[in-house]
This record gives sequence, C-alpha cells and structure tokens, in this order.
Amino acid sequence: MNLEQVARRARVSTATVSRVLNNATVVKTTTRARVNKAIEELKYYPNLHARSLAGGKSRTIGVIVSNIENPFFFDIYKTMESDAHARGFDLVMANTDYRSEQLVTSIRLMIGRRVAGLAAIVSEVDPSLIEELAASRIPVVFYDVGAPRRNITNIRVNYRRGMEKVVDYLHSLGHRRLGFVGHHAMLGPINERMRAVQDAVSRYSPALEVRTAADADTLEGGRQATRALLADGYSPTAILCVNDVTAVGVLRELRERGIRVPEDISVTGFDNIKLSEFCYPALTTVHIPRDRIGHIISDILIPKPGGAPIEHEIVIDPEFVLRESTGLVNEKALAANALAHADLNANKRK
Amino acid sequence: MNLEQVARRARVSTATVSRVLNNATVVKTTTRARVNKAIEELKYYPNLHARSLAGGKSRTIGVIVSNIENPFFFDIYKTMESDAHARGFDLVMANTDYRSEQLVTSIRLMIGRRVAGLAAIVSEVDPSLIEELAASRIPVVFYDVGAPRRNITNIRVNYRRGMEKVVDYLHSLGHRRLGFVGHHAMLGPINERMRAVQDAVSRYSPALEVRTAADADTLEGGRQATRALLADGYSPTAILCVNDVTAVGVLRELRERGIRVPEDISVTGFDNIKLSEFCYPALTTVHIPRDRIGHIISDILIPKPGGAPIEHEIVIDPEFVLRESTGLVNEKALAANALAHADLNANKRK
DNA sequence: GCTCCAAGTGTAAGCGCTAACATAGTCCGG
DNA sequence: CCGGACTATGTTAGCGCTTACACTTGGAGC
Repeated sequence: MNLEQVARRARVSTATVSRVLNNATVVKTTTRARVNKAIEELKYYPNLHARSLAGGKSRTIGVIVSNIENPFFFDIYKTMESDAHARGFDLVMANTDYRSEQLVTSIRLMIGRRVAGLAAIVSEVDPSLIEELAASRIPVVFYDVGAPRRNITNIRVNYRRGMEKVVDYLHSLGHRRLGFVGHHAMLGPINERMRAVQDAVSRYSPALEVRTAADADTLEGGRQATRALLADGYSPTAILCVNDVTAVGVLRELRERGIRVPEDISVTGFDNIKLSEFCYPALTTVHIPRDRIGHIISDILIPKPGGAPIEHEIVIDPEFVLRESTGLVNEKALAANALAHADLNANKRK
Repeated sequence: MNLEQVARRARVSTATVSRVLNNATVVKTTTRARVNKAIEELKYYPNLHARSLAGGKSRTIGVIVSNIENPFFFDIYKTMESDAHARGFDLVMANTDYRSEQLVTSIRLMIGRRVAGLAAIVSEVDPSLIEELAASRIPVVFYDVGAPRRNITNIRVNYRRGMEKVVDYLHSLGHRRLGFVGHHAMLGPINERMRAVQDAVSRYSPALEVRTAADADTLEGGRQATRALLADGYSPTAILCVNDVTAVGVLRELRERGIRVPEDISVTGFDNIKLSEFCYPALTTVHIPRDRIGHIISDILIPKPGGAPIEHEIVIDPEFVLRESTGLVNEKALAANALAHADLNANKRK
C-alpha cells in the first residue's frame, strides 16, 4: 500500500497525493476529495520512514530520562507529550536507568532516528557525548548537566537553594542529627544534591551533623537506604531524601520499626510529586515545577512560528512545601523507640 | 554523514559497509576493521529511516497503553523494554489516556512506523480498528479486548475470579454494604470489572449490596470517587477499588475524614503494584503478574529463533494478596465516625 | 597450466516518499 | 484573439540504505 496505488486509484500523480497528505493549499478541492476518498478506501497510511528520509527531517522529538518510573521524570515527559501533539510532533522516549552506557546507546538511537530535537533529562552525562551532540546540530536540551552551546540549551534547578530551605527549616525545629537518603546514581546532579546538603548543613557546623546512605531510586531503595542509615546505631531526628519516591520508601521502613513520623523522626522529600500528598503522612517537600520545565523544553525544541528566542541557560528556583511529615525534634521519644526496637530485636533473637 | 562517505574513507563500496553494519559474516576481518575504523572516526550513525525503508522492516515494537502513569501499565512496558533490548529491538510507546480517538491516532502512527509488532494494552478498542489491524498483517497482541485472528493474539486476565475472591473474603469478614470505586473509562474491561463485582456480590444477594462511583484513573480520581460514594449518606463498611492507584486515593480521602482503615472501613486494591505495599495501610489486593504478561507479549511479538508457537488466546488467573487494609466489619465504629463527621460538617457550616 | 569454486567485494535497482522543476489549463487585459 | 500570469498537476531526481546479482581473485584438483 503506497502513494502510487493511491495515486492510481484517485487518477492523479503521486505528487498530488503527497500534496494532499501534507495539506498544501494548492490542490483543487475536488481533486483533494478524490484523493482523500482513495486514501480512505485503501486504508492507506504513509510510511513515516520514507517520509522523513525524503524530507530530510522528522517530526519526532526524542526524550531520554534516567528513570521514567519516577513521577518526576514522567511528569516532564507528559507535559512535553501534550505540547508536542498539539504541534503535530511525536515523542520517542528512552530510559537509561542511570546507566551511562545505556545513555550512549539511546543518544545514538535518537541520532539514527534523526529526531527533530532531543531532551536529555539525565544525570550521567559524559563530556564527549555533549561534544558529539554539539556536532550533530540537533537542538538539544539538557536538564541539570552539560554546557550551553549553539544548539544546546541547559535547564537547571537550584537544588542548593532548595536543600538550604529544608535544612534551615529542620534546624529551626531543633533537629541536630540528620540523615540523607540518596540514590546510587551519585554522579552529576545527585552528587551535586549530596554536596548541597552537606554545604547547607556545614553552615551550622559543628552543631548540625548529617550522615548519608544511598540505594536505588525506587520505593524499595528508600527503604533499604533507611536500613543502612540506621544500622550502625546512628539515630537521626530527621531524614532528608533526595526525592519523594525515596521518601515514601523511608516512611515505610520507619513505620515498620514502629518509629512515628513526625513525632519521632521528621522526613522530607524533594520534587513534590503527586504521591507526596497522598502518602501517609503527607510529605514536607520542595516543589520543582515539572510542568513549567516541560513547557520550556517543548518551546525550545519545537519553536513556535512567532516564538521568542530562548536563553541558552535557564535556572529555576524551587519552593519549600510544608506538610505533615516534619515536626519539632523529640529526643525522648526517639530514645524510647530505639530502646523498644533494640528489645524487639533481642526478642527476635531468642 | 552517510554510508557513501564511510565507504570512501574505508576504500570499499557502500555494500561492504552495509555488510559490516549488519554484521554479515562474509566480510574479511581486515576489511571489517578498516570499515569500523572509518565509522568510528566519522562518528557515523546509520539513518534508521533509510534502513527500515530499504529493508522493508523495522526493529521497533509499538506499545500502546491506556495510562502509562499507572504502574500497572508501566510495569508491563518495562518488562517488554528489557526483553526487546535483549533481542536488539526498540520500543515506541504511545499513551491514549483512555481516549479512543487517541488510540486510533496512535495505531495509525504505529502502522506508519511499520512497527515489527504492536502491543495494545488498552480498554477502548473499536471492532473496526481490530479489522484494520488484522488487515495490516502486523503481529498484534491485545490485552483484555479484541478477538484472536491470524496475526492477533489475546491475553486476558480473569478479573471475574479475582473480584470474587475479594468479595468472598470481605463477606467472610462480615461486610454487607460495599462500595466499588472505578474509573471513568467504563468501557470494555472496566465495565467488565464492574460487572464482575456486581455478579460476585449478587451471589450473596440480597444480604450483600454494592454501590459504585467512578472518577479518573489517578490518585486524585480515587479520592474524588470516594467523596461521591459517601456523599449521599451511603456508609459502606468496605470499599473495593478497580486498581491500587485508585485505592491509595481512597485511603487518603478516608484519612482526611478521620475514618480509620481497616478498623472502620476496609479497602481493597487490584493489580498489586509496588505502591500497594508501601502505602499506609498496605493494601489487600489482587496480584496480576505484569512481568509474566510482559514476557508473553515479547515472546509473541519478537519470536525467538527456536521458540515454540504461541496460543492465540491466553488467560491468566489472578491471586489474592492479603495485607493490612482489610479487617472484620465494625459497624459501631463506623456509626460513631459518621456521627463525628456529621458534627464536623455541622461545625464547619457554623 | 588450466578449470572450477568459494570467498570477498562491487554494482545498481529499488524501498516510498518529497520537492524542485516542467508542463498544461484558465482567465484576463490589451 | 493572443501573450502573459496564474493555478493545478505531472515528472523525476534524489534521500540513505539493503540486497540480488555480477564480478574478481587465489587456490585446490587434475
């Protein structure tokens, strides 16, 4: 089923069919109708490969994310998707699972697909890759990593500021021993986040201390990291998490141990995904405007006809969101709990 | 940057480069090395469009889902993705948001991409679409809808049986007034699920009754549906949900109203997504083996060399999972709560 | 030394489409 | 009644690749 067959049936040339398909206005209404009828009857769908090969361009935007399972990435994707559809583009998504070799594969795949634009919402970026992309001349948006170039725009979030807000707030509640739960991808921005926490803490040093544990960027990962954090007898009065998903995992582990949140330990998330509002207790977190980020990326990669030129580096300031998972420090309760927990373990061993 | 340039640089013909790319074995080792070097140096990535146009086939599998945001769909996608990658295929995902016109668009897009196979994990399928797909000769797998054909395989889950297990269990705990929270996409399988609930309930009729409310397939949707369900004074002692995501929304609304789960009201989910284990209280639910479903789909769409032929209709039996969100009926507490809630509302009005 | 064959490589015809250019109608003013 | 300016449609050369087929070698077999 191809152009030629449609053309034959509609008694026109392939060029005319092509014109109808791309709704060029020059086609006479009656001809157009005839062609559309033929298309309909033959259930013809143009071969997109031939199209983008011949046209030298595609109407596809590539999106590469570290972990699409995390609603943070997903929300950005979703916003981009609706923007793209509205402008007649399609999205192709690739997931790296924080593995840099997967990122390389994905980027090559996207280049192979000759995407019209590429969004890389990932943390594990190699400088040579950026070089390669710069050479490819494909419009690219990096989130949080990379350096601006002619065809490369950077969007970053001021995590430092966000983490400071969290640390300041916890400090003001009297917390002095903190835990930070990260995830394994400690490259780039996450490492940056870890450093952000440490720096934020060090402003109160030595009165304020923090210890870190990391696991996967999943619910289960947050839980495991909590176990690691509490394993060696460290008893933080508040646990900061690299994001909300992890934080929900933390909540689960604390509940399991009979530690109440926020009465015994305070917990904070990051990102302000929908779930942070629906979990129990609802998470105190930091809002990252994912829809705004998505729109910005769309505007860069699919420039609107009359659109204004876009900056090559965009910085977004996050906002503190107070909910139920944080409260005044409660050393006594914590001590009691630790004791109870020790007893429990002792009993188990018997 | 194309085959010809690489060929020139490696001092071979384009055919040889192509052979190297597709690792045909006939190429001499030294030639192969020369070509690979040229590819490397020129940072050449084959144009996938040209490839699938010339080859008449693509190594891409299309996946269409109703709501990728719901981990149920996502888990299937993820399993398929890793299977596909392992076999050198790529996935292209499309989301319908339960809108049937979006499904039509997506299917046409996939046909246009000449995907090697198509998985439609959606509920809103029109018979004429199935006809169209049958004609396209693309291997297709439908989940829960459609009818088997030469190139179409069906996978279904025995929801009926799953719902019966839930209803039986709740009945055995003494529950007699049930609520069912569904979602808006009341077509096909969801309607099927609703009927499944009603049928399961009617076996105990008239002792057992159920009322239904529906909203979006999201956390927020579950919450809204709960409001609707409880709005007219109906006071179920247990709420069954169409899936776990919705159930977490229900939990949230009940908590807000000061209704304890499971002491005052029992809640059940469906699917057994990871979150059902991490929310509070952990959900009693029904396990749908999403990884198994994903593998089955992969095996159908990307047949392994020595693979056994696949049935054209596959039925999966779900399994009941008991957790913390269900308990013995407690009419007294419920009455007290209803009263308290009425008071609260009365107070608000003042 | 010659034939024959296999292994390795080159040649060129498409795959289905777009777009630049060519051509055929159509209408109007002079 | 004819030239020119449109408008509508046709012709055709690629886009970058795969693949059937043609061609060149260098031995092995005799």
